[in-house]
Amino acid sequence: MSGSQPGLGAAHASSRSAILDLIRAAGTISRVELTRATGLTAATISTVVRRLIDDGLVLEVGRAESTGGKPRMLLQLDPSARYAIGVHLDHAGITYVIANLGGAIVARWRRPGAGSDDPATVVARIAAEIRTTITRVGVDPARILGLGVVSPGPISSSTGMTLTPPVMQRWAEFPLGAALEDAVGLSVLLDNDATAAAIGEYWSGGIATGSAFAALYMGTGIGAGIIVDGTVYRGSSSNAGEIGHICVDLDGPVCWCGNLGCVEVLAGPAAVVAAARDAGLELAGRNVAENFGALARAASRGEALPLQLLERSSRYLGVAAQTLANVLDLELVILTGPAFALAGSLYLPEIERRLGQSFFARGSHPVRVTISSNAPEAAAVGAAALVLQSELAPRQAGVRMPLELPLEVTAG
Amino acid sequence: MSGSQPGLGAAHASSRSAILDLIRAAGTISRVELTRATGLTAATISTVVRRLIDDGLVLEVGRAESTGGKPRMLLQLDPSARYAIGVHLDHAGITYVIANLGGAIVARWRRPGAGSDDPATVVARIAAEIRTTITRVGVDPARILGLGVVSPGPISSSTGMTLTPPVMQRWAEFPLGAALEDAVGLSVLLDNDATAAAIGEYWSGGIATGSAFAALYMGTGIGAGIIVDGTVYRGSSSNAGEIGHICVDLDGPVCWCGNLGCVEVLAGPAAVVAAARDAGLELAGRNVAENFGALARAASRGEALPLQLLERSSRYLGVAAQTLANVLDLELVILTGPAFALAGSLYLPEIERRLGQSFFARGSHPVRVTISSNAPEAAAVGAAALVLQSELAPRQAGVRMPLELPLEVTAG
DNA sequence: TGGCATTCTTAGGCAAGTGAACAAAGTTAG
DNA sequence: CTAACTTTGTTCACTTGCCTAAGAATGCCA
Repeated sequence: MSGSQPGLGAAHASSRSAILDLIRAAGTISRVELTRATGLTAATISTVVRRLIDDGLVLEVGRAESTGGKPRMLLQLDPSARYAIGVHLDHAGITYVIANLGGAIVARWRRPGAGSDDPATVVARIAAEIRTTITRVGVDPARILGLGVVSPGPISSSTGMTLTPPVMQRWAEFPLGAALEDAVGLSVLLDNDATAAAIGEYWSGGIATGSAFAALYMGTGIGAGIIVDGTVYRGSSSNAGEIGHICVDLDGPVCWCGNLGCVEVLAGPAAVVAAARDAGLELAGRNVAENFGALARAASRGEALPLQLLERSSRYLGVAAQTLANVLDLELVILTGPAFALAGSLYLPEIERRLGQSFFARGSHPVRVTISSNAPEAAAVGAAALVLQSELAPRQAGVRMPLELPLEVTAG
Repeated sequence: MSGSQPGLGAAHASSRSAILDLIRAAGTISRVELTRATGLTAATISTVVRRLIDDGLVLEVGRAESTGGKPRMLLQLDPSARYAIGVHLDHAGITYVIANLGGAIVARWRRPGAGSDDPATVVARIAAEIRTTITRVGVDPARILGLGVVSPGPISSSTGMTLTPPVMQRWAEFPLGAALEDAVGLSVLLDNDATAAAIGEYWSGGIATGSAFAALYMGTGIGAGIIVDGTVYRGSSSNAGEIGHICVDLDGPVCWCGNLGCVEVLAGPAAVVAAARDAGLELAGRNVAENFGALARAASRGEALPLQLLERSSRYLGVAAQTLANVLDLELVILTGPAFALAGSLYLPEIERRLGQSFFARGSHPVRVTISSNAPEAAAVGAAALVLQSELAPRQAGVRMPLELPLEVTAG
């Protein structure tokens, strides 16, 4: 980590992070409201907010209506206080995004993918790309927090490198993070597409701090990013949410993972395209994504076979979403990623229907479903949000958190 | 993963809890080891441990071998320092347990179940039962931390009452916790059977603080208690892990929950027993549990039909376990509850096989499977552990925890 | 017996958070 | 317009959790 990074003051105090996160989620919020939301005293909020303002991260923007006393002073993140760069690295294309503190996209562009080039060459290309765009867009380099890089999961937490997905064999064991850090001169964070997309939604979607939701990401593979109470759920090896390989049909076809009837092999874009070909459909696209897009458009026009194929796919994805919601007790599922960008509206009704039938939709709370507002670039936006998040809400390793309380009955 | 950073604010009094938890998990451990495990300094450990010893919770028990310097002083929880009472309330029977700080069972007994009696009557019966046994066993009442009560899930977190499972309709909306608190004079914690069983395993099984595991509980229903990094995963409405109603066959039979092909309706004890009856088997038991037990014994003897039925059931449970492990990225699954107490060894191989094929068992870590050492009373033991946990590792509400860091690359 | 390594303790200090009093800025009632 | 009240936000002295630094205790080995 180069010491030239601005950081956000000395990256200490988790209350600072918690307060920033609440301001982010609320849009605008007053100090009293922060007092109630955090459980801290007004005195603490006062001093912490003072520092945030001094650091230029937070702005005071007008007053609220009086409720019978002194009106509240409204606080807001200063969107242009810091920036983060996100890169979505995929076989087919590399998507770049510069996002500001508000999670808004300041710049966005796309270049040819990693393809079969040498990783080192690709890294050099990325570095050049980023440097020239920073100057072109005119973002103060001192305000750039870092670089987030996302690729199809899973990732290896031990080495800090992305694992080798089938289509990107050359990247196996390549020290992507370190190489980029050297080449770009920014600190680099790596993660998988689905997790990043979830964080991206958390940032740009204004999702409440306390909620439990998942971003159901369909691109090359199918995965889910899970965020609960403002915390990414990663599991024991940072591979949680890999739902592409949950079984939805014990007697289904063999998946490349070795099991039978995985969601991915039954319902993923590649499976849909293959089924269309098997049914005799002519598909002229150069890759799965293009053909899947063509099928989605055909289905939207009402063509019978494509419609039927996508309905079949959506039934399986509905099951996957429902399983996810049941296991994790979610309140929101967001459909995102390139495949849902192309065909989200075709999937939505069936997924909605199944989640409406979910176990909890009855006794307890409903499970909402939405399509991401920026599904096509969700991964890249998420990559940038990754950086914002790590700077704004750094979790300290150190002391382990204890078990949370079970339901407590306070009687008498 | 970066090491432990200094200056963590929000940890607070939780370092005491963290240390207690590490001592629990380790059995015996020295101060230096605590220093390394927590990331705190030796000085801090020293003073915190001093207070724990003064409070009578921890004992110094002998020295370790010298490694070339002063030998380590070994620390241990004082098992008889505190006690907790656990009650498993079910239609068929009420199981009581008194557990000590070590998670060991000090007393255990069983009485007729809630049946169709008036809830108030049952509460009075429970209170009397507990009072007389406390005096009979001779446990110092002042050392009893509280009462944990567990019943088949799901539970309602808003009211603090157990929801009404199909067989216990009379308990709907009954303020169980408050009533028991009044009647017994102890603070009461409520939770569902699966979650409690997981906490019970965490306590009596000596599970490491950092691990991610689930207790797969099969009793009346099928559920899972999830513990990650020492924290119960509860989801948005405390109903996480309700895997009885994930779909494993889109074209399966209708479940009472309204969906098709749920694990419970395909593979639960009631389903196995019903299938046996449909196949013409004579079953003389008075309830599902007895009949399921008879089938399990018959299968163990090698009888073809029972064996086949249980193998079928175990295939579905294998899928459920694998789904759970995939979604949550688990490293351990523990089979527990009355049904696995009866037939665990018949289920184990198939579940093990499927988890061995799991997506991560290949690239990454394996998923272990074990049968609980006290599967029959897992829920009652868990109920007691619930209390131990809440006292030893109380999570402070107040400040929300921020997002955890994604993979961080530390280069040059 | 005196180094030396390792474990644990004591002493002083910093910083986050608290409680209590107070200042600021509005509304409401006369 | 003034006085009383409400709500919001700040200042300040104090507690506490943890750190650094130094030292004490307790074993091994020459």
